[in-house]
Amino acid sequence: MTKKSPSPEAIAAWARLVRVSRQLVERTEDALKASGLPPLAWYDVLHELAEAGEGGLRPFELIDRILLAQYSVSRLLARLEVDGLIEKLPVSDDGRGQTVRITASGREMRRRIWAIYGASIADQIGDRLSAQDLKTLASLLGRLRDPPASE
Amino acid sequence: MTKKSPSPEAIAAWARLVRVSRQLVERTEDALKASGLPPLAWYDVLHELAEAGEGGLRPFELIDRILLAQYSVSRLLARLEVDGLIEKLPVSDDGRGQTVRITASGREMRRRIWAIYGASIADQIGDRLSAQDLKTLASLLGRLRDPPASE
DNA sequence: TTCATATAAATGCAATTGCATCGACAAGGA
DNA sequence: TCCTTGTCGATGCAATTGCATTTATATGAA
Repeated sequence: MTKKSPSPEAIAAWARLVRVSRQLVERTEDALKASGLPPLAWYDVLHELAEAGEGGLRPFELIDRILLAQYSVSRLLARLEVDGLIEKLPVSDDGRGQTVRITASGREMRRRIWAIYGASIADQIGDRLSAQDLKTLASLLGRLRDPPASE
Repeated sequence: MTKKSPSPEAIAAWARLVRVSRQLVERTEDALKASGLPPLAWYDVLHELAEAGEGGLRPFELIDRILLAQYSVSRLLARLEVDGLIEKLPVSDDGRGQTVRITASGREMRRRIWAIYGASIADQIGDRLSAQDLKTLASLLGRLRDPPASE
């Protein structure tokens, strides 16, 4: 096991990355709260389910797409169901599981959240960097994805 | 009140930013947990206090430096004190407040956390981008800081 | 079949967080 | 001095989270 020391540039980039992303998310959450809307996590689920279409998704598929623990997804879906934003259907070929589908209210809620969320992205990112810089940023970040499980 | 729509580039950059930073932090937290060490938030406090030197810091100064709510800092400090990593001193010219100072154990703990934290930064950031790219990344992120409180 | 193991999803319980408020002191005007 | 308002930090309580485990079903080997 080798202990490594990060370069000053790496430390600086890390600090900025963590701090900035926290601020961006926090501001967005605040904006949603101020509008009486649910948190971003709800949007993520509604978004994935909307993308998935009529077939819906199994909870475990949702877990891979949004980065949440199994129990978090389980509870999140329970709340979304109580609010009528999704529906759970038994799945024929696997008695353990279920399929989750977005409802009409769910689509409507997704739209309402996006009005705020999208504006927040535009304010905080879109208006501050050129399209070219945004591409550069996304590309650099892309190289940090999916670190191969270290040792 | 104007509702804006973000460009596709902005959406892509946002998604990457949020997702990547979450993954990086999560992996680091996991590494700390695996080593039986406390969470990153503890490091942040110990780091600030170490920087501050013998004079220590008032809790409200800490609040500005690390991005945490007042009650979070209050409780975090209480835990750090129980573990003997910091000490709270009454402050002479303000009977309401206190000064928080890092202890020797606190410095030791900071060192131990950094062994893991630093390695995680090197693994996840330092080894993946050149010094030049790291500077570019930090610079782009820098332009996203401190959004002027929107309307 | 039968049994051992694996996977899907939910949940009991303890720990943590967020919200609102409180208690204590400070600051400044009347 | 007295009173109002503001700031510092802590905390009661409800909601949420994390961990470990449970329940239910599937899968595959013997």
